[in-house]
Amino acid sequence: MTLRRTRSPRGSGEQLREEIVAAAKRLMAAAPTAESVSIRAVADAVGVTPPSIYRHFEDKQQLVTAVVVDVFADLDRAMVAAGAGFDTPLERLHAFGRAYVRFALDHPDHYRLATMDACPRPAVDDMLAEGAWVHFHSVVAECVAAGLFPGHDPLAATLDLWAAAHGIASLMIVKPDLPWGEPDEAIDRVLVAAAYGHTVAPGAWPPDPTPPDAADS
Amino acid sequence: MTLRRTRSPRGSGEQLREEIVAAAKRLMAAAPTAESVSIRAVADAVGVTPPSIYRHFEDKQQLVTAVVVDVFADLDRAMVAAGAGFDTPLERLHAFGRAYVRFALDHPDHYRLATMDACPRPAVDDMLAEGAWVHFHSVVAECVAAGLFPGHDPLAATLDLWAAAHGIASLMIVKPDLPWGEPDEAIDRVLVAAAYGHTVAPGAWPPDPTPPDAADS
DNA sequence: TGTACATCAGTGAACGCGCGTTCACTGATGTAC
DNA sequence: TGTACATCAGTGAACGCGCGTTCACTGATGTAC
Repeated sequence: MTLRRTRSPRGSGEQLREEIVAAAKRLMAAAPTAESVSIRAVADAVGVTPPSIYRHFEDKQQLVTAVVVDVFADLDRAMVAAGAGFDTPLERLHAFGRAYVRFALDHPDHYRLATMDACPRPAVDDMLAEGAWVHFHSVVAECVAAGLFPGHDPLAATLDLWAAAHGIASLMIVKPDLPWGEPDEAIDRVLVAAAYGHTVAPGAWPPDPTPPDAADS
Repeated sequence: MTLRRTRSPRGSGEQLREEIVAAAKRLMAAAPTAESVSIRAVADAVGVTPPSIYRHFEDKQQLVTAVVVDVFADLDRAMVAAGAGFDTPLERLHAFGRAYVRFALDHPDHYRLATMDACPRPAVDDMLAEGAWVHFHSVVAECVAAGLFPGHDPLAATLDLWAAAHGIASLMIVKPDLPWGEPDEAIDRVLVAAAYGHTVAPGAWPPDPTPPDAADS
């Protein structure tokens, strides 16, 4: 496996950088943790010696961050592709949600890296400017604009629905032996419940169990 | 800090075991990962040399597992305490959910260890027999029995609602810089939406956007 | 009550390992003249 | 067209470190006689 690659010509240092990120991403798809993928292993997979990595990344953290950015881009592509062709915002929202969880289950170690590991991560501001967040937020905003989630703020609703998708995705990854039954059914139950749960205004449910005229103070 | 403890008398080897678990738990409350807490650090915190740990635990995994079991017991105690005094199952469910997320936010590293780390974990069967799961499941079952979640299976609904609580808890821990606003409000929004979302039978929502008499096949 | 002894909780020193990172270097590549 | 040279992508060897774990041991404790 220690194939020596041919040296890049003068201007094209960027090429090795991309190969390094790709190799790291590949290795992290089969690793329990970002930490457990070593610089040496990445170098070996690319066919290069460890110090070469440092020509392209200041340290290991930067490499990991580059991989995380790449993973979020994959996730965004999967979501956008799944949402294409649906006419109503609610259908697109569900398609996004399913694609999100599906991506997580199909690439559990990438998903874990990007959303669960205590690892170097892109800044939140960068994240909020990323495709995945932007697309998810805008479809939720469409639902709000269409009057589907009365009384809800688009930003807050986006966080809520993301939390629901993340909850089912991460729990299924971390505890795969729980009695999930058919995964797609469990996913749909959670996503539909989260969306339907937003069709009632915050605070309007549950009804106060104490009837107003039964005040005993 | 390397205080030497006095040696335990003959029969009481168990005492050191408990001290080791307590020290490991304490150290892991301030560590990004179970891995990052070393046997040496635990031994030092207890005031003992590293090999002593191996008299009580076969290896590091067993020690970590013991800590996780302890953390789940803490979580259960917090939930049960929060649920006491509420009369209706729905109120108890909400109290449990809030206590669950509160515990996670109050002890983020313990919560991460128990539910997010790729670390040695108690078997699922043990988990399903644990207090936290049993209590959560039984209050959901009460809600189902009371007709609050029509068409829902108690086991499936428990998983769904757990996923919702886990989603908001873990996302707030991992991405604390997101625009959460008031944490308690975000928590309540997600938990209420998840519960309200279960007041509709699975499959009954959203209504089919194609009217039944418009079939064009 | 006094002594010899078995027990076993805890020690001290070391093992082999893989890690991230640094450093001075090499040698193919492209350019200047 | 030919040669000298600067550039810089990638190398080879080593650094210091902290880790989990093992091993033969020590010496206080409790018991048997």
